[in-house]
Amino acid sequence: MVDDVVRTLGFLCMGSRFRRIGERLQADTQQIIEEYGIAIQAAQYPFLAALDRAGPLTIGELAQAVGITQPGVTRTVSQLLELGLVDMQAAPDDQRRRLISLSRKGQELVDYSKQSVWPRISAAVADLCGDLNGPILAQLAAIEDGLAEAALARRAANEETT
Amino acid sequence: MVDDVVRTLGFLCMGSRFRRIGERLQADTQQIIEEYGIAIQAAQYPFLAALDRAGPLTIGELAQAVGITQPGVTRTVSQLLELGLVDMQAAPDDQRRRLISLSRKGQELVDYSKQSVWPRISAAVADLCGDLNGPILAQLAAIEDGLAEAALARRAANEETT
DNA sequence: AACAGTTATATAACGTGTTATGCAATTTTC
DNA sequence: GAAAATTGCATAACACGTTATATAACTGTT
Repeated sequence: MVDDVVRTLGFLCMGSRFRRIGERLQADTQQIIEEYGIAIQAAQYPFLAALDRAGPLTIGELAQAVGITQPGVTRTVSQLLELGLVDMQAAPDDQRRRLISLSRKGQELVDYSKQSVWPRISAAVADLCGDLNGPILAQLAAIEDGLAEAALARRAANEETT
Repeated sequence: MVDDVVRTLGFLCMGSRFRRIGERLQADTQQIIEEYGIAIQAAQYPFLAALDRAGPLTIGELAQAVGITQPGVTRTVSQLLELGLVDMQAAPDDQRRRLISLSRKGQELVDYSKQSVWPRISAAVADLCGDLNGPILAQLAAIEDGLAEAALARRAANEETT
């Protein structure tokens, strides 16, 4: 039995490690979603949630809200358009901007999800993570803030410069 | 300024969140690798490290070692073959198995990396994560173990069954 | 020894993120 | 007010993981 090298290497493979945990979580979440008979991808939910919380948003604002890059948003939004869950129209004052809003169908899905799937998912993930000793959410936030503040390449340069 | 919905939603979007942190870490790691003039992808390093630690491994053993699925391993191995960093040969006793080993060039790269890039990356990631309050590595391990033990869909069923 | 079942790898198609780049709409500059 | 710069979105190509399925090699049963 070969042991888990990524785990053994500790900080060296954190990228791969976070990524694979994320992928497993998304896959598992997808399974729960399907139990409810909802035809949607796990990755699309944050978009609907963002629109529900913040009202109509442009592509760029959505990118900020869900924390991915603009091309990723453009693609997912076009999928949601295809599914009829959102509407898109050019902003009246600036023809470049596209305002994305929940369609009636999208709003219904969100309302239903809020009281069924979402609590279920949250509870399952909390069961997985929350019962741990530490405040994992706070740590993730700290890591995200840290990354935003100074890229890795600019870290541990302390040893060299100071 | 729109706020970060994924963060606001807490446990609901953990999958997306882990994934995006992983992607950023990998991208940043890639940058460090390139500073050293090494022509390799961040995701390929765990493979080389595994082969260095555990000697020649089959595709299946590599999959266990780096914690991804077999098709992913097959692809990355074929890239490493292309780069001349590993060698592949059928196992003498079982023609189905492919034994992957570090080539001379691959071993040289590993030896060089061990004393240059890898410590640098570890230090940078430790600087990012390690100075936090909690033992993040232990938490990740706990999450991974938890996922392996019971899929999300089987969690929080406590409320329903007990 | 042949057939059926199992195992190891390969291949194909897809999901979800990324950069890089193009184009149209707006804003700035002279 | 026209040229240049900037901004916002779209598109293309890629990275790296997944599942589903095919194929070849081995094992076990009769």
